[in-house]
Amino acid sequence: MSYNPSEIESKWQKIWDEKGAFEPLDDQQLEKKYILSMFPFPSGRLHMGHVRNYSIGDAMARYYRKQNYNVLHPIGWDAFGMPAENAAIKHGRHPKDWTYSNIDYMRKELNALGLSFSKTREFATCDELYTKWEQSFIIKMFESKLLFRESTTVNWCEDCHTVLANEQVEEGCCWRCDNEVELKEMPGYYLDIVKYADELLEDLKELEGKWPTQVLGMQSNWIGKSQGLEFGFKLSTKSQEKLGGAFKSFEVFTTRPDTIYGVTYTALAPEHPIVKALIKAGLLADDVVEAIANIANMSEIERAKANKEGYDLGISVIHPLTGETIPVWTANFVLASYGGGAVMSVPTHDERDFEFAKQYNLPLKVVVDGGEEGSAYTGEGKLINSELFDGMKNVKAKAKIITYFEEQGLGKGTTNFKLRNWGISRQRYWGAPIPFVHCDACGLVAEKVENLPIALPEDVEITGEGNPLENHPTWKNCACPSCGKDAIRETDTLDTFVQSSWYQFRYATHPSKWETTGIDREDVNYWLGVDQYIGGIEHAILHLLYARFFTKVLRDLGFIENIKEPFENLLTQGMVLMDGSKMSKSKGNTVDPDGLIAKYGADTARLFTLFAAPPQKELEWNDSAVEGAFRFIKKLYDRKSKVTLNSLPTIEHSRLNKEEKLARAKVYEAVKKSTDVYEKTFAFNTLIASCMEALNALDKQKNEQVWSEGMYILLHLLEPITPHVCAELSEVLFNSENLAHKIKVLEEVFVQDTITLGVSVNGKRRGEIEVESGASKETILEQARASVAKWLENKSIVKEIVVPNKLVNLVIK
RNA sequence: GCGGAUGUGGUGAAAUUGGUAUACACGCCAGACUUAGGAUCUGGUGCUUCACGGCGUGGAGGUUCGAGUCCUCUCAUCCGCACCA
Repeated sequence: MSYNPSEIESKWQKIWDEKGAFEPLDDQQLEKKYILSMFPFPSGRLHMGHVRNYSIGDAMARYYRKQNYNVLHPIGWDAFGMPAENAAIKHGRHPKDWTYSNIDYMRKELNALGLSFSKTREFATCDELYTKWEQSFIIKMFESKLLFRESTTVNWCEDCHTVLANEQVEEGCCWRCDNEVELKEMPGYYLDIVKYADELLEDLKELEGKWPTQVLGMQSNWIGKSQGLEFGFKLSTKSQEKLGGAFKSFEVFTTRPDTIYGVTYTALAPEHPIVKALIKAGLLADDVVEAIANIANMSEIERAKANKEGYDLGISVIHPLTGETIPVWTANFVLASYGGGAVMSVPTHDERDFEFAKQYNLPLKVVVDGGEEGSAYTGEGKLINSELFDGMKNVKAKAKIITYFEEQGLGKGTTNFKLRNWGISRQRYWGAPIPFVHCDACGLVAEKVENLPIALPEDVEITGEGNPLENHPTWKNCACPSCGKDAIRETDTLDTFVQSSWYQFRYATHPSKWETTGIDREDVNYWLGVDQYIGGIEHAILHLLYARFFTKVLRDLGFIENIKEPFENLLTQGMVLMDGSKMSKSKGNTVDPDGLIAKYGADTARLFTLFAAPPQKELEWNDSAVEGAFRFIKKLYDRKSKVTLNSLPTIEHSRLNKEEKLARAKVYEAVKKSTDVYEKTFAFNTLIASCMEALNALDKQKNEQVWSEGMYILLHLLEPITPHVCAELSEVLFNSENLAHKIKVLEEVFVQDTITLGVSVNGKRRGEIEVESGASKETILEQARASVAKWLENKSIVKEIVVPNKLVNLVIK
């Protein structure tokens, strides 16, 4: 009978379903593995990226299950988010209905791929039960002051009609819709991730060698720790008077305290309170006010692209060490949100300051030897024009000057981070409501835990205009949890990245406890950390940073213990490409997994994805290579006729002929390779190649024992990759016995009677010899010399090198 | 500018970690079986040369008996961040 994937695959999927074959066991004494692929957004259909992600994870899960590990391999749905609302706007479908029906469809698709997920632990993040516990964490964070509400300048996407976190802005545009982000002042909720910046940075060290260096680098870059000096510039008496006594000084931050004597001006961000005060008091010329307003209205990219621009504010400060009077400017390149929104400017030793100073003819003063007035010298050197620090190496002077400022009470050494607090408010409907209430009498009040979940109202109109929760006629009216008077419910919902920040703990919590607890400490202690996490590089910062942060917060709040990092090992899989570019609907270069499975079956889809490239690399789609994968499975299936023994035979290796020995060697090479691949390199492509070689070698001999052994082992090795066909053949041929235990490597099969050695002369390959496996060095050399006699004529041999089992190299002169 | 990678046949990619470069697969060529094949099987396939040979892992050096692998410099491509003081 010829290979019929659809029949075999549906048969086994049904068997696995009925047996609950992939449920983790409750016995926490067992050795465990937690294999996790990033959960999908239920967009409606799987794409090839999912197929790749889940094929990798599934191979690992199946591998460890076969090694008798207790394996947790769950799946769920990252189910809140904009697309559900967009579908509502476009097609008039309710987001909830749209989401859950997509989940139903995609669940079937996952099943058709034969993925070995636990079914009892599946959930969607929009399940009210999930929202309930998430809201309880949020309230706890509020009580612990890790969550707060404030009004500040935020990234606003007009298209999505919502605020975005810094991590969600890519080159000034919205990560989801690519619309240019505007800056806008508005209130919102924030998580104090900056408080954890140092720990998030520090713990990256523990992930070295376990996470891709690229991801570690990106995270550490994003956190952006820098150390320096923070100090105040006192405003001149005249300037203080000008400002009506409202300001005495302003703080600046510098990483170059060594250049402190080179300060010739200072610059404030256009949003700085002093600038605002000057404008309010009418102390700036109309055209300057207008220009400042223009800058403030610019988006991030516009500002980044714009030329340097600034205005003298007509006020001055006193240099803390020299007592000199220094002008204060406002400049478009000073960021409001970093280092207090003010800088000291040393044009001779900072590129930006130099450019600006040149443009506006501001004074220059060289303070590091090696510098000159014609450019900004940022290299090392001895300090000059720096009073008591003259002659000191600038690198050393940094610390000295900080100490001096501290002694004099002028300033202090500080650490600054690029990382900003995580804005978690979204002005949208399809998300978890933020469980707070605004009360005229009590202010901002957290909802009572017993009232959770605060669920979304179902009767909403989703038009794309405004916030549907705010527009809902009654939902936001409620009683204040504190005083009982009429109050208003918060209408912002949580960023969906909040849901994906703790799902790894939810899966680990036994489903029987889901009603009564959000995260079970004991279960989490057993299952976490995730032994292998697999997902796309696009989450290098976003999700992976948030989830790391959440883990630390949940630990500090006592929800989990002993866990520093959620994801022990991380594999970031490459994109699936077609004709060199990312598959996308708009380009029309997609491959539909359903169609692929219908044509070739899930096993071929899985085999191809793992064979075409190592998982970390991009995968270029190739239809005829898919055919090749299909051919291999057909061939494997066809060779079942060669198997005559239904268990692993004991073979007397020495009695075999050359081809038979070679076939066995290839088979056991694949066994060796398999451990390496599954546990270390994940280079499934090489394991599959090794299995192909083994099958090719088996084909070159006729020994029934060797065939039976070979198939027994190959089916075992390939089961995690092509589970259906392997399960089928294993059942028919070996009563599935070959899938039930680990295969031992028989070293004896690698011992050969004769060995082929390459012969090189001066490192160039000139010949080849075949010697008895136990041949002496002399014998080998004798043969080697004879084999390349031609090259040795009229030459003398200077050195002879014999590398056992590899080659001979003769060095001649 | 900063950070991280990657450069090997026509293509996707291997190389036991310093030891016979191009395994495995796709494609291509030839042949077999066929009424036919876009099915299947067999063989061939780095470049160059009539040949002996020569040349070959982005490029240039170096270490070594021996380098895709180690070192120095350099070029190209890709990704992330980017006026963070």
